[in-house]
Amino acid sequence: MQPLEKVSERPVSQPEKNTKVYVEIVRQLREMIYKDELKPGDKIPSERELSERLNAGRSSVREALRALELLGLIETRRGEGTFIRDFRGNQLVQLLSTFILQDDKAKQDVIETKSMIEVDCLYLAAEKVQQEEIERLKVWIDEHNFEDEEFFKTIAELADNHLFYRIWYILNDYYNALNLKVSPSEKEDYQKLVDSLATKRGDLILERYRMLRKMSTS
Amino acid sequence: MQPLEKVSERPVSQPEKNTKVYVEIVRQLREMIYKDELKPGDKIPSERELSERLNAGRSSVREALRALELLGLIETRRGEGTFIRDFRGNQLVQLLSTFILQDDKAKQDVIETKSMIEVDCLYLAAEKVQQEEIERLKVWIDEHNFEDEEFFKTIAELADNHLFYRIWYILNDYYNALNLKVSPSEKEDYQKLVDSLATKRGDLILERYRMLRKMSTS
DNA sequence: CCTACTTCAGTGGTCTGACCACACATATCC
DNA sequence: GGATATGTGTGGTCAGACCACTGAAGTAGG
Repeated sequence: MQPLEKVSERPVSQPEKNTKVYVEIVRQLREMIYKDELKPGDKIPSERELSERLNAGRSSVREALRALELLGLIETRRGEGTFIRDFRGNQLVQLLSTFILQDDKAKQDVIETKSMIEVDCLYLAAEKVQQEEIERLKVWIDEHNFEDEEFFKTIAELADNHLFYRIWYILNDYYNALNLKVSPSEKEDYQKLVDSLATKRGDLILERYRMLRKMSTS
Repeated sequence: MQPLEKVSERPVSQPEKNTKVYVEIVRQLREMIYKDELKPGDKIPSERELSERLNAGRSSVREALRALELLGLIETRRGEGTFIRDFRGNQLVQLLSTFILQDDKAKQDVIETKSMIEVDCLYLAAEKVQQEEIERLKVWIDEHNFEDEEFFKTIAELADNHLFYRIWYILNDYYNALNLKVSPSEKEDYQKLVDSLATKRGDLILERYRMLRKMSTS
């Protein structure tokens, strides 16, 4: 034990900022995750240890952790610990949408944006995908009954762009939260769309996408 | 009662067991806001009052409030109170991406994504913009020395889609953070690009954009 | 009467310490 | 060896104590 000196201890290491402690802790956590290269599933230090290491009260640490939990970035299991979470939309979008999206314009924006992001993902997938993967995808379409979002999730993955994937994922959650769930189209339309990827022709892909979505070809 | 509830994993039938207090408080708050028709700027009850009314500890109330604050849904002012925030925007992407975006490939993804988002914005702008605004933009190009990002910020605004605007804005921030600042192109190229908007021809816009960015026309 | 100042109640911000419920590893017992 | 107790560590929650700050009520001075 250390001698209990009562030196003037500043909360956390931060030069006289107005930033709240819990925000600072969020920042530190992000840094920690980055520096230690923590991946989804990894464990982060316990609340008590963080409280000590960051020189803050446990309640402040908890405020930060709870916020991150609600964001879906971490996961806590009583008796075990706190873990980095594999990102998923979780309740967050649900939460936000019930709070936010009464606005009709916002709703329209979601629809519009999702559609365009999907096309972007299709373009990227067309550039990057191997013929072999296209074949596999076609077989998958044939052999499974799937939701529309499963298909585009696959496309977003094939696009091999983490940012686009995240963006699409979020938009899709919004979509669902708005009760705009897309009903699956005909398998034939999916097949045609996938075929168009092989051609790597942007205009054709766009046309097939619009066909699938039954949009006008404006 | 509440037709909004979609219910995923919390059968409200037995609210005791598996629900953390702070999550329940978030739920109650949402309900309260909905029932009392609270709008941005309105004040919500103090932490102590909530703690009493909801029969929970103040720290639990705070965990809920801090989470909502980090989400940008509420705003707290010491000595004054807690207020509903004007959150028409979607800072979701912002929050998540500041946390995510760490790996090496991320840099390449940013470049790729920004480029495609810009094209999307151009398409949208082309659809929505008035001839008069195009003229004004052309004059502006002529009469000002501007940064590339100023130009595309304008385009993103003209696209009239808040989501795209946010996404572009964030990507641009990352771009700068990664020292990838785009040097302004020739005014002539901007002019040609803007001209292409008037035609509303996607292929032409894309071509002009690639010319501006000196990308191959693959 | 009207300013200018003081006071005070209310609010968020933070910390501490105390329990509880639970998970897991260890030691113990049969 | 396998089943069972036990111990330690973890998150979950609460209560209470200060602090810093705001705004309004109250007060003193002009």
